Amino acid sequence: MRLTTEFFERNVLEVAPDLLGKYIARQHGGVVTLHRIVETEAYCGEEDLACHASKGRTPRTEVMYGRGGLVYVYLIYGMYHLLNFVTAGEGNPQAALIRGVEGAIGPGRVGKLLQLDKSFYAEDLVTSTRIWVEDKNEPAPQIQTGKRIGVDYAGSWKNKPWRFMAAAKNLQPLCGAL
DNA sequence: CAGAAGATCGGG
DNA sequence: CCGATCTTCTGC
Repeated sequence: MRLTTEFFERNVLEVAPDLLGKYIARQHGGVVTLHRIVETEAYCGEEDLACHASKGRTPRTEVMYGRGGLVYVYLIYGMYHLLNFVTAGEGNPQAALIRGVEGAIGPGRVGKLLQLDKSFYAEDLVTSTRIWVEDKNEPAPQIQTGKRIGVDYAGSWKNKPWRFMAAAKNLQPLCGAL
């Protein structure tokens, strides 16, 4: 089933790890493809110097101030569209960066695989027919954390363990046999 | 208005 | 290690 507003309107530090093991659904010409999320990062409001919203409200960061469940896409290095899901409620600029799905490890590769562009800015994951998130009700994967990538400029915020990775495979069913 | 740097990636 | 490629923000 499709994830709804309630899932996204929580603190990004809960949403980002919860996204692991969920599936990004992407529709092209009537065909829907599912991509399992395996890596995310949390960006946590104006205080977080690594978060784009630390610059305040601008045309680019505006969507982060909106409702949870909106898409925040932006172009980086002139060639990669990075995908983020806005979390928390209105006025609280948080977002979860999708760093990796199965078949595309790395935020730039995710955007390329999903064929994203600026037209996805502020797309609504709750109602869109182009992109949304599916929960297959699978057991939560084992989660590993680490420091966020590429944010060395963010002072003490660079060391926050806000990068979340799912184990390559869910070994849960095997446990009973061991 | 010019300049610099960026939540990256791939090739040499 | 560097180039690609362009948007966004900053400073003068």
